Amino acid sequence: MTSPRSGLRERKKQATRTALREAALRLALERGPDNVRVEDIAGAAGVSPRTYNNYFSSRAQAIVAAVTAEREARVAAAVAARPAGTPLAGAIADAIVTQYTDPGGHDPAVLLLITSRPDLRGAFLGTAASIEHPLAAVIAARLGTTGQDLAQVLAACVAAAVRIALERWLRPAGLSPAASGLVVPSGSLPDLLRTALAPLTPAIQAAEKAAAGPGRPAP
Amino acid sequence: MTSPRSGLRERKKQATRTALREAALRLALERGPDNVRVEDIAGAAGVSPRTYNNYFSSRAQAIVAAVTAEREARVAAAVAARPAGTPLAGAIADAIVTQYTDPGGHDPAVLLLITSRPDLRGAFLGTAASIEHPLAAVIAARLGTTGQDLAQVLAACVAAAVRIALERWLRPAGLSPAASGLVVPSGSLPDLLRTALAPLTPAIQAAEKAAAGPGRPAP
DNA sequence: GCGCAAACTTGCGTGTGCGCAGTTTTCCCG
DNA sequence: CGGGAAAACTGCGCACACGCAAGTTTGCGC
Repeated sequence: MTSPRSGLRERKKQATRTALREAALRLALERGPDNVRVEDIAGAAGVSPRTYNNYFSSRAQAIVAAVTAEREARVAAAVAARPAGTPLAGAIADAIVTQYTDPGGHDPAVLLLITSRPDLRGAFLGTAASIEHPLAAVIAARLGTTGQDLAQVLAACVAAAVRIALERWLRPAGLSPAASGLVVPSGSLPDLLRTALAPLTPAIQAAEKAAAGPGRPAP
Repeated sequence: MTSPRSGLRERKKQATRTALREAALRLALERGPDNVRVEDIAGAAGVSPRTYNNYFSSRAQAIVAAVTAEREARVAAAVAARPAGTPLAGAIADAIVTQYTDPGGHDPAVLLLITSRPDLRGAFLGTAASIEHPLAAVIAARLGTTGQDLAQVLAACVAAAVRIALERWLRPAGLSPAASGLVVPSGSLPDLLRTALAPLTPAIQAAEKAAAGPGRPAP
């Protein structure tokens, strides 16, 4: 499922993709994001600048991808790993918190880098949307054949909630006008994620109940 | 609220913005989207090409903006217009369906134009996100001071659901090579919107109850 | 092994997005 | 009514994203 075709070709592709994003992050940290051109990134990865654009559609995307990696696949896998009996809402929240809390073995200075530039901020928040499709597939598997459309909506909502949580997380660093002290400055990321995901619990529970009722699917 | 500063300056700004997007749409319909350059759009609106980019960050955005106009503000206003007693979920759904069903006095050929090019499709779906902030403000007003964060999440989810509905709406046109007849996707747009928004009802109701809870006893 | 088809890479050219600094227009208050 | 400040418009320049049409590599069946 995750690797429909495993051959030399596919491995090479993943290798260049990884090399590309690692090079992008490393150079951005070394020189600052404005002093690195796509030419440099491509050169460091050993490919042509044109090929770079076959993998990433913007510089910010490549840099951010080095941090987020294949987080979306891991979230989906973690949700799928929970036994079928456990409540879906909790499984999703746990999986997301776990995967987003994992530092991923990267320099903490990366966060400061991302929060500093608006385009990097935007690209980082955009990565939250990437969990939508994998998550939709997993939720759909839970809900059965009757809830495909429903699963898509729920996954989109989860992705949206995650994005909100990330926004709040790096808001203080983004802009710090006189509004300090009005709202809670910034909780920990796990807390922010759970707070943002909590409102969706009723919707997810209702979906589970609706799917279990009329369908009674027997695979 | 909608016009914090109403002066000559602000009116001129709106005028150029409108001229810009109308010109973009008209030229795109006349020549096809690939045969229109920003230089042409800016020229037709009577401004410099550089100024064009001060209003829209891409060509697709300008074209699509001519269709969506200030839909987000109208949705928020419609929700705010409902009396305070009415259930929030229904008010939101009604407002969205009403505003998105309104043709806006535009050529039906526009839809075919938007569905044909991927970048226009993307920009069109992106407009769904623009209802997020106005809607968050309105929902926050309903929920009171305790539910600011909650309102933001709910608004994001509503926006996400609307995007899903729009995706489904113009999905068949985007993929099927079948030249057979018109773009009649699976279901009318109002139905798709209500279907996509329905799963959120439990979450919205729970939010209403939670907001009303601390203040007064639950029924 | 062999050769063909599909997938990937690459160079080129074009239009585009946007930062920057200077000029012009609008605002506002004394 | 005048003058200074803030905001918007504009020209310039640069790097970038991406379509296109080659050339190159991988996969696969015979």
